[in-house]
Amino acid sequence: MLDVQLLRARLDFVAERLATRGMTLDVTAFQALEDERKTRQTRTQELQARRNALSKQVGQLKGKGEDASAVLAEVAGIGDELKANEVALAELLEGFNAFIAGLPNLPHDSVPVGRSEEDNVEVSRWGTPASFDFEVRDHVDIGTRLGGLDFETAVKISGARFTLMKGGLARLHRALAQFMLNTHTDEHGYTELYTPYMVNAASMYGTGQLPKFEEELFSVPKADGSKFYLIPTAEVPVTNIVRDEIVPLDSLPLKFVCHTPCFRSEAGSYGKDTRGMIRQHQFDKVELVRIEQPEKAWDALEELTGHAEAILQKLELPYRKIVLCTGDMGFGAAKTYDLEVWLPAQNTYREISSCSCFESFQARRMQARFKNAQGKNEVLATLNGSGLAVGRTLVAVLENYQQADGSVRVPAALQAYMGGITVLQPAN
RNA sequence: GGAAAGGUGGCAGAGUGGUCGAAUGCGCCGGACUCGAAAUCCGGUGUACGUUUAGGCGUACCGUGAGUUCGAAUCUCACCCUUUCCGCCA
Repeated sequence: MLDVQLLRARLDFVAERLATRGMTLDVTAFQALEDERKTRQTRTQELQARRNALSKQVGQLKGKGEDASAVLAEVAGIGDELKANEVALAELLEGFNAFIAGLPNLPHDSVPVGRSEEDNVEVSRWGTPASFDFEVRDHVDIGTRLGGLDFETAVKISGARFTLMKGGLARLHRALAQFMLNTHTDEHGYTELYTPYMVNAASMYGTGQLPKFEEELFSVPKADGSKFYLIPTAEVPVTNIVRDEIVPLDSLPLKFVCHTPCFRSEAGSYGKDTRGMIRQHQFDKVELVRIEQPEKAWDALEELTGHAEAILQKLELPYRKIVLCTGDMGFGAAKTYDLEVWLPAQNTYREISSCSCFESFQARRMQARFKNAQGKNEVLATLNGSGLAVGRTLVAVLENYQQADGSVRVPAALQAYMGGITVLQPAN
């Protein structure tokens, strides 16, 4: 969430920055709410201080065996007003906090202003899309002919937006994840993690999925009436490692890589990407997460994005890097780069990684702090990015490495993970 | 799943209704002593929020929530979690 102090001190500035995201902040309403909060809180604390002082007197008098009835009478007179103020303040603060928790992050100055994905800006391209001297097939056709992709059975087992992979294809999928993990740990210095796939509401709140985006999550009810949420990305369990922590300066930065399944309801995307495994309820992703000092966060975003790009380069998959405009960014992001991989069958670039800097937006909600050089507690900065989405990378490999006879070459970087298989051959 | 014990500051650990935000020890920071270090001694050392030009002042927090009371770490209720033993289990 945003810094309350910033809201109080520079309300107009905040409103202006939020406006670039297409978000109207009702400055007058906020100011009114804030004024009321201030009066109410001051009054409540005054009354509490008075009550505490008088109660202390009662103790002293009784200790000396003196009569305390006069003081008791006075403190009794405070009771009703105090109670009323406490209740009113609690309600007010609840509303106030809910309001602030509902505000998205402010975009960084370098983020292009725009309304939708139409206004995103391409930063760079890498690689040249191959030209095929035959009619390219999409990954569904390729995978089916390889006998490795079976959507019909997945539908029988679960329903739409699930995939069943078999044989060499399942292995290729596993190889991709292994390759990504090894690269990030061995070459980029990230620490590998294994985390829970179901988390509590506090964790979802910490990274910003709650309270606003509950409908995008799957959940599992518990006997006590609460629920577990299935993680929509490893960002959630990994970033929440530092929730309510004060980490020492010399342990920073924390660089984590984590391979997990991700579960998304995809509510609101009905009819979108219904064919194939582009948009699934369950998909694997290798996620990079960094916990940084705020002043190093922006360099870290460039570096992290580079680490995700390295995977695409090693796989020799053409891609482009774009910067999301203000209107297309996620709720908590201050800046986001998307990496889009070339998909020949769609004749276009499709998102395969999203790398974001959240500044202190998530850390503030999570009370994730570090001891700075002056020994003061300071809120951390968090970043994350896909490195990469495994399912979509598989799609990209199938489509970019396809051959006229329906076979698919195994990228050189993956061959060591494939037990010597260099080509996936179609089934008969 | 059954039984028992227990959740207090960075850690250990006192505290069973009133100057308790909390003894003491350890750790950490500063200082003294020392050529330097160790030992010793002295002082300091939680978090969040509000308010204040400043120094400060105030409020809340002893697992969580509710309750009793003028006053709760301490009493009551509910819940959560941890540990140990037993059972079951990949």
